Amino acid sequence: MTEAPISTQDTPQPAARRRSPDTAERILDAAEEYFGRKGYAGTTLRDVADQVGIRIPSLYNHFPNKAALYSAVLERGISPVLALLSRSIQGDETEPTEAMDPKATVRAVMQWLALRPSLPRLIQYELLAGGEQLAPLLSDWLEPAMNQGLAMMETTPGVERWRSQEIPFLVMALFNIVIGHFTTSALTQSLSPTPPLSEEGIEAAAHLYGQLVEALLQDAPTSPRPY
Amino acid sequence: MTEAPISTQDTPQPAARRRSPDTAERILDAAEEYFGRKGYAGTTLRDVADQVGIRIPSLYNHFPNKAALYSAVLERGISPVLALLSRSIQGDETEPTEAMDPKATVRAVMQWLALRPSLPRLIQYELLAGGEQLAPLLSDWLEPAMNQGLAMMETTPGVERWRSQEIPFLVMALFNIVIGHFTTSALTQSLSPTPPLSEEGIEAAAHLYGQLVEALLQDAPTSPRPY
Amino acid sequence: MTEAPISTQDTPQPAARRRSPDTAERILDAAEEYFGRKGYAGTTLRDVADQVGIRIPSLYNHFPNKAALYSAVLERGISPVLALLSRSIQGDETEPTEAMDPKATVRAVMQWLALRPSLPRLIQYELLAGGEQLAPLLSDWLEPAMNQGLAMMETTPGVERWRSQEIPFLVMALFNIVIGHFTTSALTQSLSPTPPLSEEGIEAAAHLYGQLVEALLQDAPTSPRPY
Amino acid sequence: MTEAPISTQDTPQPAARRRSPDTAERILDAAEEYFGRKGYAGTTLRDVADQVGIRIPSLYNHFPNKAALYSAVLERGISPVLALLSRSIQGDETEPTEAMDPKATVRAVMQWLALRPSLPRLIQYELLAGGEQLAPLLSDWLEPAMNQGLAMMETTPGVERWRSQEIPFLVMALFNIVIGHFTTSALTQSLSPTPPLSEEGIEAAAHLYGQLVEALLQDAPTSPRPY
DNA sequence: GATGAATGAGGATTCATTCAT
DNA sequence: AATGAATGAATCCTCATTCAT
Repeated sequence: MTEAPISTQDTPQPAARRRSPDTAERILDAAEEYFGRKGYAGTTLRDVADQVGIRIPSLYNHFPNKAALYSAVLERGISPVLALLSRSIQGDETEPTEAMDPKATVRAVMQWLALRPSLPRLIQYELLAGGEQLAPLLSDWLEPAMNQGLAMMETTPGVERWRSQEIPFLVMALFNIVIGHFTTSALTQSLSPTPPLSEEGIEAAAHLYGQLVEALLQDAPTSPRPY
Repeated sequence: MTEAPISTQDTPQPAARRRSPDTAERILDAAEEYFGRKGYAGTTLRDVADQVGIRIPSLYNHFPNKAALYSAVLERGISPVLALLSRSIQGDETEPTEAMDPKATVRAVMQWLALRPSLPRLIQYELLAGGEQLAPLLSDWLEPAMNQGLAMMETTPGVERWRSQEIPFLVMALFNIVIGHFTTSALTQSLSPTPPLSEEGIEAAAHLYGQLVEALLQDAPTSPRPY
Repeated sequence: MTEAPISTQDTPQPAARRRSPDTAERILDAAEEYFGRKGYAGTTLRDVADQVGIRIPSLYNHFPNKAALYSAVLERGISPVLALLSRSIQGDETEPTEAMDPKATVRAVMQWLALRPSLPRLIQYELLAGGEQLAPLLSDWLEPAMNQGLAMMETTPGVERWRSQEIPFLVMALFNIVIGHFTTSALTQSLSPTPPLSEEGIEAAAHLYGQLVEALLQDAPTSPRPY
Repeated sequence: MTEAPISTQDTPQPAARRRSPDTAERILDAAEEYFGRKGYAGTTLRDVADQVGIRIPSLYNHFPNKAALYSAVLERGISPVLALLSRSIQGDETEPTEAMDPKATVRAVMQWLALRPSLPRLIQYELLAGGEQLAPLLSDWLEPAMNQGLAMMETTPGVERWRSQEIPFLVMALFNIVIGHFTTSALTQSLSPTPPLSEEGIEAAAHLYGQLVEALLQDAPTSPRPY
């Protein structure tokens, strides 16, 4: 694209010459990295502007303020994951009735998150901050997913293993395992021979967590319920 | 102050100040709450001082600076958990050879964390920040624990289920489940009929996570390893 | 319109832009309102541009900078009043020797100002700022007016009432009464049963201030001059 | 303490040693000058801090923000004038029934304002800004004053000269004359041989405006009322 | 031990202005 | 003529820290 020195190139090619192919997008990239790395309070607009290579006031040509930039980052980051989850759970349009495969979902999500390592951290920070920005984004998905999960579990042999009240905790546990795999990588680093964020580490973890989910859906253990 | 050793102290005697049995401790309490709620960058010394009911400069009579206060909070908060874990894993001094009961450990830790809800959040924030303050505290414990866990697993029927490289991931998964139970409570709140931080919620979750651990230590599933 | 008599003009023809018969004029209108309402420092180019419905840089197509815009507003606003005053004082060209009628002048000015309520405020702001922009505009008029006024007074029965040094103060007092009627309307509002800016209020005030001028030109009071 | 070994000087005299006799007061002085000279929007905290000789953040040790500083300036500046007016109108406690002397009041107010030339400008700016800060301060005084003025006028020979609805306009006219004397001094400067803010100018103006008030209270002119 | 006051450094945001399109 | 984007300079304000009392 950028080459082809032969053609006389009379087209003005204004797009290619633009100082910034898309400044707003580059700002979002930089902000995602910083918000994910340092959190909202720990990120300064100077950090972001420097990373983009522009001056601070220029940020305001694209986002009205820091909070709006943060929201935009959150939304842009989370939407694809939710879409991924929705697809995994509800099945593709082509074969919508196909039962979802939890292991495949876990693997898909982890592989996606591995490509955007700031994202799990962003989510974790957001949850620590109260998750008020997250809730509206998730509400569109989480509740239906939860219901669908519940429905599915009720038609599965292992269903009698868990009480329905336990399902939310199970879902959140899985959520925490996956998100936590990325956010605690600093710690895992020193424990695991396999780097947790390496391709191999992701692969191994995805397999492991998948097995874990599978195990959870199997027959109940013998221990009685004390409560 | 330091002088006048003769007089029997007829000076008014700082009555107003005596209200605080230990100002440093109250500062730590306030700081733990704020650091846990807002993170290091999101917490101001004004927040802490206001919470304690003193002026900001007074903080410097007890801690040299914000970073040191943070470290102190972290240490004070984490030490008991580590002690708890050590005890659970290595057994009590009274009966040190007793094999550890993972379910009991999970329950004990969760019950302890439930009493100090800022703590899991503090840990999560710290991990997101890189965990550099946490590493030295954990290194004293995590590695031995890991080794002991490894040793234990090797003598357990379910051991052949996991590869030794997977153990760190499993340990971290459990860690994330437990910590995450508290840090994602905002989200769980809207999903679970049982409030996750209520006594009942803690109890149910502890039971659930214990079962989960138990399941992990049982016979392997049939799925082959793809890698 | 004046161009392209040949082609039938299928090009979109800047319809959207034609809405403004004279953008510069609309800018002046908006700026007069804002400068009068908030003063020079309190008015931003964004205020003006928003009011006009254009973007800020477009302002620079019509005025070189904020200061020039302000000067233009001031000049455009004040010129008619000066013309009005000139006419009132020097008499119309048709009957130039006719003696001026102070009451009529006051009334005329007030009625004119009532139509442009930003103007008195603009003048007041400008005076507070030092009046440096105002001075050159007024110098063409004020001094001759003052002289003419002086001359007139000397041929008037009440003249011996005031010393010539007092005349400037008297003139300024009248000026302040008239301008102040508009700038203090916020305050008068709560005192007067008649809204000061209503047609009725203007009428009543003009009458009142006219009487006042008349009274000033009548026989002197008996009180001696102490200085 | 460590010094002055001779004098008995048992009072610790800490006040005299303070770096600043009263920083808050000096800030108010500087702010009054600047707010009066440039208005609220035109005054920067740097202006004020520089004038005081401190750094900007130090301002915040005494006033929570710019708006509060402004309010404090306004209140401190206006209170004495109101007190002065109250005393003039209601009479001294020693002889409260004594009828007020408008000329004396005008003179007293003008002499007071001459000592604080920022004050009339401050008031004028505030009125232009809407007078929202002024209203509560004046409401305690203006209305009773107005009523008292009304009452007084009704017992005065000249009363039949003005309608009661005209009184507010008359009061405001007098107000504008006095305030305007100071705020339009820039303009008067070039007209009057006597500098309007000089002691002589104040004296002359006070006399003049007093006479004016007196004239207003005398017999009506012959001109009929047209409305 | 406690605090009022002061401050360097910085943080988000605004503003007037410029320039390429 | 209009404007999106960029920016130097400033503005208000906060923060952690110091110091004299």
